[in-house]
Amino acid sequence: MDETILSAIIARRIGPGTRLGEVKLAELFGVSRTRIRETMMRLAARGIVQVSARRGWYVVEPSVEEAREAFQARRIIEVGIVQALHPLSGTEIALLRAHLAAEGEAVRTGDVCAGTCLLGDFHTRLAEILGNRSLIEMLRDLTARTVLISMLYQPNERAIESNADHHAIVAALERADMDAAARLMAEHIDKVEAGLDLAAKPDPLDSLRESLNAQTDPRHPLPKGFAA
Amino acid sequence: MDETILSAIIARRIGPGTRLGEVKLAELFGVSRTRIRETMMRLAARGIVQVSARRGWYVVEPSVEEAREAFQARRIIEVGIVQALHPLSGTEIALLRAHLAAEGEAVRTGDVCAGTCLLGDFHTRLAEILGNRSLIEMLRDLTARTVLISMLYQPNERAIESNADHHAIVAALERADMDAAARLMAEHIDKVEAGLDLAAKPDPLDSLRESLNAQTDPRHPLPKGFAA
DNA sequence: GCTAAGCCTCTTGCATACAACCTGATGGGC
DNA sequence: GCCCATCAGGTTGTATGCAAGAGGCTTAGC
Repeated sequence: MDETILSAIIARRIGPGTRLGEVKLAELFGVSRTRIRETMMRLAARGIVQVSARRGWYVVEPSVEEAREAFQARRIIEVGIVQALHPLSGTEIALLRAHLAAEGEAVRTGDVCAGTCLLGDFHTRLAEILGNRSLIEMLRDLTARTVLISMLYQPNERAIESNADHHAIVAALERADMDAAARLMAEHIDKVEAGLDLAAKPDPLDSLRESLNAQTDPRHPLPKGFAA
Repeated sequence: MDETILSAIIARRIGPGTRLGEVKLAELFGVSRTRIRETMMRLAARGIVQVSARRGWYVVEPSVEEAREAFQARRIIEVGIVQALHPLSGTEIALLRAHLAAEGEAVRTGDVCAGTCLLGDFHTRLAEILGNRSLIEMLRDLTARTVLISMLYQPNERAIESNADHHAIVAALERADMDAAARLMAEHIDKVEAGLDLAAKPDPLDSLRESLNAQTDPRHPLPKGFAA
């Protein structure tokens, strides 16, 4: 169940701020609320959902600050992974190449679900090749958060560019040029982050709030708690 | 409750393999099993405990393989954090110095609980200075796992050495020599990992298993599932 | 027309009850 | 004496029930 929901998020089928009602999910999965709650607890521990007391469970809506932190974390971890990688075997290169092909296919055909899944999975693949389960899990959660961030702040898709970046990274790995691969990875993540509009509003309310704050003057104070 | 249990682990008051009975914990915390289970679910998602079907919850006993992975993850993340750090302000240096003093005090007085807590927290402090909550959480979980690992595989305490290493790292940070700090951090983590006896058995059974496997011959096959 | 108070519904928070199962003990058969 | 089947105790797995609270709607007051 956890993975079903997580996959749905990574595939952009569930967006940030989506309400996940216990009863509805229980019916959907054909189980009782108890098990749904357990799933939600686990997902909450992983930073995927959060609970609003007696209101419901919601997919997290990362703030601009959290978005920056997530990208910083990914940058640190993924560059570290590439640096820690030994020269790849032929099998491993072949696996990555196959993945890149699938990515390219999904991107070309405009299959958004498969596309974001595969683009995200690419990064997990590297952790898998390193064989570090701790890092794999961290990266999977960070990927989910990154997808949510892009749904909030990314004005336009950059799937093609990402796929190209991935190709460049794999090429460097194939040359066993780990330093270049690490540099390309850092640039790739920076590029994705730069492609976001982190000045944008995370939800419609924020722009409203902003406009109202802009015209705030002493004669027309905002209601208490409005900007909180 | 989650934090209470986690703290107890980090302070070495609960060891690897400890059974955490739902009923007992429920009485201890004065709540029903439901809430205990929720806590366990969250801790399980963080890789701190695991459930053995209808037998109970147990604090994880990282295998040698998992131990290596945990240290690799820490190395990658913590070196990355130091590299990402901006030159530290006076306040931040003062904070770290105060922390080092507390560490030294605990180590000298032989206060194991406070000692491991503080030695572990040092690393979290750096993540806090970087201000990245994702990394802070990851590091906290990794620290807990590392403590468990050292309880399984560390023949002798190296608290004094660790404290000295921390001093050296802070000195480098004070000089704003981030590269040196990163190098020292890598060496520090490697040293701690090297101080482990990763050839040792994680539990008494393993040595037994090993001895038995050693003398296995076709005439005296081991019972089915014995080495599984 | 507008505000505000009170109610009503919906949802989670938490506890409890029962079912399923694992483990260790006991007793019968060989 | 040894082994295996059976049973009892204890523990988790899952569902359900009730209470508390948040939000929205209605309605009375101005």
